[in-house]
Amino acid sequence: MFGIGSAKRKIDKTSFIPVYYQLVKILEDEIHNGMMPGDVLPTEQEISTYFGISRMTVRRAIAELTRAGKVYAEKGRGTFVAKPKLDSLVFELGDYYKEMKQKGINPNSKLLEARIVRADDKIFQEVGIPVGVRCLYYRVVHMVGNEPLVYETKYIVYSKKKPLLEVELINSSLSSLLTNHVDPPVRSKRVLQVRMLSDDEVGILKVEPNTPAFHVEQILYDIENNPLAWGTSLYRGDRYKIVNHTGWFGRKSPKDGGFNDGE
Amino acid sequence: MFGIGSAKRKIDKTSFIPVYYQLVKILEDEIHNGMMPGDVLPTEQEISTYFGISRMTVRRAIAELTRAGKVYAEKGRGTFVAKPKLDSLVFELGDYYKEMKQKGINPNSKLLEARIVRADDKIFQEVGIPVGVRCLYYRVVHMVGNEPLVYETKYIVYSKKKPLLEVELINSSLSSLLTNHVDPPVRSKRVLQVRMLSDDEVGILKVEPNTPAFHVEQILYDIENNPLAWGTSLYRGDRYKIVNHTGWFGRKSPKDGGFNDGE
DNA sequence: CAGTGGTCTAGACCACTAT
DNA sequence: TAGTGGTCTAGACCACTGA
Repeated sequence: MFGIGSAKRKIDKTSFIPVYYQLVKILEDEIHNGMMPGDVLPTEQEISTYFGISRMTVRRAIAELTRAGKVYAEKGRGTFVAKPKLDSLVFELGDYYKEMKQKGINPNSKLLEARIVRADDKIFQEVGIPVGVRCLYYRVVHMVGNEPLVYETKYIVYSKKKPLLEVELINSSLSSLLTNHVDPPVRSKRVLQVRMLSDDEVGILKVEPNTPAFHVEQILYDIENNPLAWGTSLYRGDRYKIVNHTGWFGRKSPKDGGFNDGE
Repeated sequence: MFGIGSAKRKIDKTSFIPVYYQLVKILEDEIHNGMMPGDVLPTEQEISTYFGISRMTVRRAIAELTRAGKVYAEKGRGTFVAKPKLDSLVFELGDYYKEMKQKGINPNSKLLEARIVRADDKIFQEVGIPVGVRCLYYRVVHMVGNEPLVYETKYIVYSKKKPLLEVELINSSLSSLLTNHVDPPVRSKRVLQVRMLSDDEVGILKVEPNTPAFHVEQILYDIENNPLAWGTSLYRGDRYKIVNHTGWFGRKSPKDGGFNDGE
């Protein structure tokens, strides 16, 4: 029923690996090695009887492949091999600390300033925090060794909860700082832009003048759509790039996306 | 069994809307309106008998919610409401034409140059196309009205297929230009960086000197991992930003990601 | 131990497609 | 009309959790 590599692989029903998952891997192999986009897969009935498993289990395997974008099904016609979607570009970016931990780099961060301020008109215009509301305002710079990489400025709407520790401010994302608030954040808006650094920022990040940077802005909202926090992060443009892989991969599949340092 | 809004909603088995989907919507409502992260859902058995449907159907609904990140299940314990993941940032970016069509903008593009070249040492170093291989080289600028927004430079490994039309070069992504090749692309690598524009680029995009830009590089590979094409796109930094929403949304959920123009 | 989610089965009916 | 995928059922056994 299958092409070249068909006879080799069977399903082991006594294995601790679920049957549907074994089937996913078998079908992936067939797709990547013997088939072309547009080719039709065997019908669910055929696969079911061929491997001696139930049709529902076959459907589960095919559902996984569908979600992964490897195949698509058409009612009344059949299931077909999909073209790899090479134009959809998904850049994934966690918070700074997660990124560094993923790379096994030990970051080294400094709290430059932290104080209570009252929201002014500018903040209201930009974020929607009403004028006069008390906010915790702080600035952090993240370094690897002696090299500053990221500079962050954040506002958190003040609440009477237990005070935040310096170590929390330094190595926690805005949303994790806020999860214990009375009204925790449930929605986040982020904007990625590119811009030139100001003179102050050039000094803090210790870069040449006229260095561009990634500017990531985040606003967190509670369930009532009230803004709870506002942060901006500046990533040195000379040291950061975002890499993304899509498509089919033979044996090993590169991880998707991620914010990678310049090297 | 459910909280506030429980009694109101029943499942209509005669509806043309699948039962599992009706259940997804009911559970979503419960989660968003009456529950908090960490709360436990009724067991699959309870939901199954409560609505008079099979457990497999309940499981399908819960599987959808799990994939959407709204709940998570723990074997032997139960199913719980998840915290919205506010730190995972996914920037989505299609090709230029898709982006424009999504916005209903009629783009207006010019082919600046198109000719056959031979890969030189620099291209080999950067992309891996062997020195001497014949490539189609072309440059395009995309405008809205009279304003240039994107400038693209592309190399496609030459093949004996039917020649590409100018209109194809202008409004097709690299991967769609290549899908009919003998060995179509199955893998794509993209890198997003920020950099300053060169003098040439400043002239082409008609921006002020010292304007930063998004620099997106794409390399397409065939199944044998041979590079098939190489493109770089420059998006004006003063006109582009990438917006991303995550979390829970009450009635209407903003679309994820997207490359939006500066306004 | 009882209760939970995870997997799997062997049917069934349906809407849709192609001939 | 025959064949396809889409949905749904009413069971079953398992591994795991927590009391």
